[in-house]
Amino acid sequence: MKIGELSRATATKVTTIRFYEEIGLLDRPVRTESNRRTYALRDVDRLNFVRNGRRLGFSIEEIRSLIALASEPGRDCGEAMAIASRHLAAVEERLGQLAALRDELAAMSRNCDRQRIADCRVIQAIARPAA
Amino acid sequence: MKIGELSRATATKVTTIRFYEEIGLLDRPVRTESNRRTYALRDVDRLNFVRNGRRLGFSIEEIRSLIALASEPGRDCGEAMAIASRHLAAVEERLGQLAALRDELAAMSRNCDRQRIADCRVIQAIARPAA
DNA sequence: CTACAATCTCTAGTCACTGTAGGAGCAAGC
DNA sequence: GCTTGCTCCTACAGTGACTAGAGATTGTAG
Repeated sequence: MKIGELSRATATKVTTIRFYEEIGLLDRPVRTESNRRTYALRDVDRLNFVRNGRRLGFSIEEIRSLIALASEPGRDCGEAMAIASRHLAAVEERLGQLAALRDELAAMSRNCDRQRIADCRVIQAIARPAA
Repeated sequence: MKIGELSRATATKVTTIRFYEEIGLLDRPVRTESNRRTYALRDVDRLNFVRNGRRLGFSIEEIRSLIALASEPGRDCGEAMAIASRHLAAVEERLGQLAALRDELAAMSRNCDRQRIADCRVIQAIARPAA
């Protein structure tokens, strides 16, 4: 399997695959005589793991840790749970912030029905020292 | 007013102020004989505008546009409204994505009560090809 | 006079990629 | 055999919005 096929199989750009290899998220693959990378099924699995982790918002470092944990099947999974829980808490906090932001932006837009910049509620809302 | 005072007055780090000047969000200030930046009240207002815009999630480029618009009081404020509306839509989309993410993460954590990595629902959920 | 704080410039680092330049390899059609 | 066009290679620069550090100078309090 060449890099282009792996790219299609995992919906991941070729440059991103090379990047993941560079930072050690993917193993360095076997090369052909002409220096092309060749991949096997386990590389597809690994890359899907990485992509899924990223899609779920885990950082590269968190994914690195999760990969290390996943490679020790006998171990207690408390550490994996801890990573997931911390991330969930962060996502929930971000959700709260974003909801507050949305309300503020919505109020700004709602209040503005003026024609001129001088009276524009949007501009005025941003110009206020703090909120 | 020196840069440290402006920093305290707007809760903005000194390095960030210099950065905003560098990219043209703040005017280049008058310098003292010994090359120190000196600021006036209008610089405080401008920086508060920038910080408030950033707090509301507008990009630097959007803030640049809003500043340009704000400087033409006679103009129609439709363009400012358009920037705010687009941003509100983006925030709402992000909110939706983040809520879906939270649900997925919460389900992962909820399902995992196993002891060993080999049975860990969190790891398994990330290892699934797609969601 | 001596510390120490504040300021200056310049450069590099962060995160997770993305894009570009400039070249080499390889299969298919003519 | 030759050309066309695709894939692949390496290496490096760019993104956004800062943040942090080195190393020098200036201002101020005791």
